Amino acid sequence: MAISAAGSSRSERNAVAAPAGVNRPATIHDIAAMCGVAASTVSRALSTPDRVNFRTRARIEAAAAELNYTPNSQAKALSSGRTGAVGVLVPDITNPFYFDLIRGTQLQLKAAGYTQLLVDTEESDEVEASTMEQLRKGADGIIVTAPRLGDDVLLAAAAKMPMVTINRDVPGVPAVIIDTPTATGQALDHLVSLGHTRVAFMAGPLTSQSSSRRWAALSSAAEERGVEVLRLGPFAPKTQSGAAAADSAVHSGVTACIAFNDLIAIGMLQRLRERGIRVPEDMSIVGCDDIFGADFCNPPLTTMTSPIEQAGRVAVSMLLGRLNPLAGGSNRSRSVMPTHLTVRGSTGPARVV
Amino acid sequence: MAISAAGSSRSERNAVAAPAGVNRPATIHDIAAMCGVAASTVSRALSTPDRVNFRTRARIEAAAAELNYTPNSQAKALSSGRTGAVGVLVPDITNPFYFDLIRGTQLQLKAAGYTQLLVDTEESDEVEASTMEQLRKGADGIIVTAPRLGDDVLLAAAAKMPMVTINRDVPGVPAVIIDTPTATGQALDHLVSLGHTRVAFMAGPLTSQSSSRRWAALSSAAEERGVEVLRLGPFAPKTQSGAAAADSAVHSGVTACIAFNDLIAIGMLQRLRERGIRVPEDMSIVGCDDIFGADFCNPPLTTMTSPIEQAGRVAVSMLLGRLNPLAGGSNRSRSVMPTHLTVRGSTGPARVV
DNA sequence: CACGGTTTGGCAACCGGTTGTCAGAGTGTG
DNA sequence: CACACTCTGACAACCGGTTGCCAAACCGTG
Repeated sequence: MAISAAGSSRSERNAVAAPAGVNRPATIHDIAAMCGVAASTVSRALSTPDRVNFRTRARIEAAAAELNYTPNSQAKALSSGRTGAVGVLVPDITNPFYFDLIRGTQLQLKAAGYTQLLVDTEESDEVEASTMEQLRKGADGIIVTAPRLGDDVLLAAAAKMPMVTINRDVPGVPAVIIDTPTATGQALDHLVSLGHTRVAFMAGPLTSQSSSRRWAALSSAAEERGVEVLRLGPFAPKTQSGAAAADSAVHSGVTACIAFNDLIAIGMLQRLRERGIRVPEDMSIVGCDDIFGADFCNPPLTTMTSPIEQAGRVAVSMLLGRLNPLAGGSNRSRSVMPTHLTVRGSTGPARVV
Repeated sequence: MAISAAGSSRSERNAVAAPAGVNRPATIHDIAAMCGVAASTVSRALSTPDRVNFRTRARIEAAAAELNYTPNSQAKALSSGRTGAVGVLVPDITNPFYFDLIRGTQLQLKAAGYTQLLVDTEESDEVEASTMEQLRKGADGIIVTAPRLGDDVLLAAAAKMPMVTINRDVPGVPAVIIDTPTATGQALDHLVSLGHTRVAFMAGPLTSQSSSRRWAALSSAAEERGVEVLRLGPFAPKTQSGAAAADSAVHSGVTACIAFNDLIAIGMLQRLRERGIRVPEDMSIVGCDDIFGADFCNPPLTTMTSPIEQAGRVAVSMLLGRLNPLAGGSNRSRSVMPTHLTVRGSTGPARVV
């Protein structure tokens, strides 16, 4: 047998390559040398255990443990084509809405042995597009949240690599949809029952599909109930926009507002307070998402609670289901997450005019 | 010349490899074939432009543009040893403190052409350790925030790969320190000037070095000023812990509290409100960090404002300075970020007993 | 004992780049 | 015109794995 020869030549090379005691990470070649087998056998022992003999595998596993071996993910990715990473694109990391989403994806990805590549696209469609192109090689799949890009671009991108969108309903592209439109109806009922007859919708960005969907749901619900709704905005989804939103709501003369999201709603609360307009006595405010802070702002915000973290997990599950079709897993290409209205202190009976 | 021969053989292989029109991403070999040069020449043209002739380079660049070439980062990493990625370890993604930090690192890394690998260690030292080991190959460097691991472990890890810590002062390990101890003195002055003589410190986790440093600063400042401070806790850095913190503060009979961080402080505000204890009339509360939400909670929180996002950027700069020593850049191994007290509504004159 | 089938392990090509080395071409000088 | 020197590009090894294919070894059976 050529065991000793192979072993010694390997260790010689090793000694020469790392003479200064710089214990560089072990490779399968080191293990192979130590066990007197070929590198390919080591590879198989670790990735296709059934392929090698029970005794050989044990020896290899022992050696691997001793050398504290960790596979080099770059090399693995290069040769196998799978990177073990999933890209997650969010428009704004500092938006609390995405915190929970990110945590959801992170947890689920880690559980499945994947790495999360988080990218903040800074609300820019260009960054979005270039990132997606870049990730095409760097990741096995991608999860994009409420992107700026058009349906056609998204569809084309989905054809090139596994993709799941969140809150973006494009036919042919797997999606997780947070069903705020339904909760919007609940919110309107809530306001109507409190005596409000004129309600404003503080719209999000024009390009936001979520905003359009909510407005559509709201206006049709309003029609059914015979109340008047008007659309104000657009407003950027940040607390700072709340000031302008509040002023425009006051000017419009409504007694209640449904904001595109909690950030705008919270900003409105601050502005209304500055102007001495009481919430909910003079004006009722409803937010959307129930983000961090919605429960402790002043007054606590009535809002539509979304299962955000869960949405992140579902998105990951859907994506992984596509990546590994064999592993079973529901192969649904669309998942709707229910939401509900959480009533807190920012809504109350309509002011008697 | 063998140009035509090489060219045709290449394109043949190419045609065979991708017959079904599956336009897989272009490689340097495709470019080489198209230009009739060797792959190595393409590599040099793109990474060491001076190394190839002006005209050849132009041809190659044109071909690369036409084929929409993007280098495969895995392959690049494998052969060059540099991954172009930096790991960022945070204990809890959903803690708003880290949002700003993450955004800071993300922005600075992207500007330098690096990718951010974000990992939530879930407040666990084991996850921290294993992640660091894993990242040793997957990243060029690592930024760890207020880790659980001991000084010795950190020092050992720092010897193995470039590392910068945030809010963790270990000799020999580059660090960005947010100087809350100084602001703690300011906070105490503020409270003392309002007539408070007994103040509680709501401590963070026992293993948190930040918490220890703050307590040390606070107790020595208290001694100088002749006021009494007591330490309560430890409390987990979450709003939920605020309830216990509030109750223990009330029980201790102090008139003012300085919390380890804003999450605890905000949780205390909620609990005190539930119990009918007025802030600041009956109890003053000071937070720490000035996170998202500190300005709109009820009442708005007096807190120590930290330049969190900036800290993230500085950490990245320090790390990159180590990775590319040639590029100049300050080679400091320790950076202290100033903080200041932001007075809002949660602090007021001491209750007259 | 011969034969077919199944394990089991090795060889070598390959993933897509980087980089050391070398040879041929081109340039300038004595 | 010969020689030294620089510029330019090709060749091939290498990074650390994966995987198709083949051959040796081993098995049981007729």
